[in-house]
Amino acid sequence: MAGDERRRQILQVAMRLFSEKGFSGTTTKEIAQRAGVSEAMVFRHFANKDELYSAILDHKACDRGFQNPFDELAAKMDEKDDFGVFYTMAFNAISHHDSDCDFLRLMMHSALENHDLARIFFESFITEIYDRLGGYIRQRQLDGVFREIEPKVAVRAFIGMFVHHSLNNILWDKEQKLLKISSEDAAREFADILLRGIKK
Amino acid sequence: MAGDERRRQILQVAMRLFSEKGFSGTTTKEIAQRAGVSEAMVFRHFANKDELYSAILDHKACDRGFQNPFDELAAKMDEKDDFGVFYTMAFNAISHHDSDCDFLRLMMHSALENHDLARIFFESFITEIYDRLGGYIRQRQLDGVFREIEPKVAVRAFIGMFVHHSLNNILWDKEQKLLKISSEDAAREFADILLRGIKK
DNA sequence: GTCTATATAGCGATAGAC
DNA sequence: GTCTATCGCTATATAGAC
Repeated sequence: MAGDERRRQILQVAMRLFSEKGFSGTTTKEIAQRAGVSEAMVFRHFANKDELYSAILDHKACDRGFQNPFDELAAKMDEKDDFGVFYTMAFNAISHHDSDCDFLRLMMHSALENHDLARIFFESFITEIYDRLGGYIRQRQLDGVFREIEPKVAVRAFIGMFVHHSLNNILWDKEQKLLKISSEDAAREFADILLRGIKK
Repeated sequence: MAGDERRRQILQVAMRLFSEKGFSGTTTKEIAQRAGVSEAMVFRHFANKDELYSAILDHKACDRGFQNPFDELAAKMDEKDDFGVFYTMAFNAISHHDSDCDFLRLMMHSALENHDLARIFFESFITEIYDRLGGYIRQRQLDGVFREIEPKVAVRAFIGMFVHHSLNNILWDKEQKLLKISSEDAAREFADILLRGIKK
């Protein structure tokens, strides 16, 4: 197998394992086994375990789905389509977590482990969301459409709804025994609750 | 030091370390060092590392603050004090997470690690919350006060608000640079948003 | 109840042949 | 590019003295 291809393959396998068991819970031996190569091969492609982990977080953090959402959001904001703004936000997040099941687990693990890359990712990405969503809410307050409330509090409440929903589906309620609902319906209901909650 | 006291002390130290670094990220050597004893002492009080971890989760899951909240909640429900019900729920949770900072980290770690005790805890505790809160919402719908909406969806949205708020404070925003707000204010705002969101 | 010393196994990482 | 063999270290856990 070509070097580049093998590298991607190891990255893929490691990603799955790290997301399942965290950094210290995953061994280089197991990564090698699942990739069907020897441990030596892992260390040929990545200087050490840390570098492999960082490469994964880096890849995940910079990957698809972290520019698009803002473009789509910006369009809805320009139209002052309140429901569209919040529905799009929630639906994109829930879909993303749903289609890339490793992502959230990986981020939670690295957040708990205080890993630098995850912290940086959260700080920049989350800050941007708060700014954009909070700014929009402030604007709509000036328009006289939303009631007086600290925008950041509303943003936190809203993000909480769909992040917690995804965490539920991934961690405790994989079979959705507690609550079975499509991503579309969930996003619609959450957007609906928030909008009624902050409208005048 | 007496056996019982030492046991509690080791448990305490281990709790802190496991909450910081998870199960596989914590070594028995470090636990012993922080407790100021030899590793042999740790294994005199706990057969192995697993048993120590289980003892902690068991202790946390069965501890204080998991009967009271329901009593207080039931009282508010009897009075049909809508705001009181949701405010109490949110405030108790946020205060608990705030005063026992290890708790949420420990639960997240063990949830990610698929630890049995944590899963059982979540299943029983979370199910009870959904039943009680969901039942109350259903009742108030019959009273004609709340609009038509699947109660479980509203519960998920609401729990999401304050759990995500606590996670933020513990994981990414310890200094509360993004959003600084008291537990009382947060609980009030969240309850307010939800109530406006589901009232007729 | 507490320690030192040690057994045993597995970890991350490297050397060197092919 | 891939392997086998192995190193040095650290992990969990135990034995036995005091």
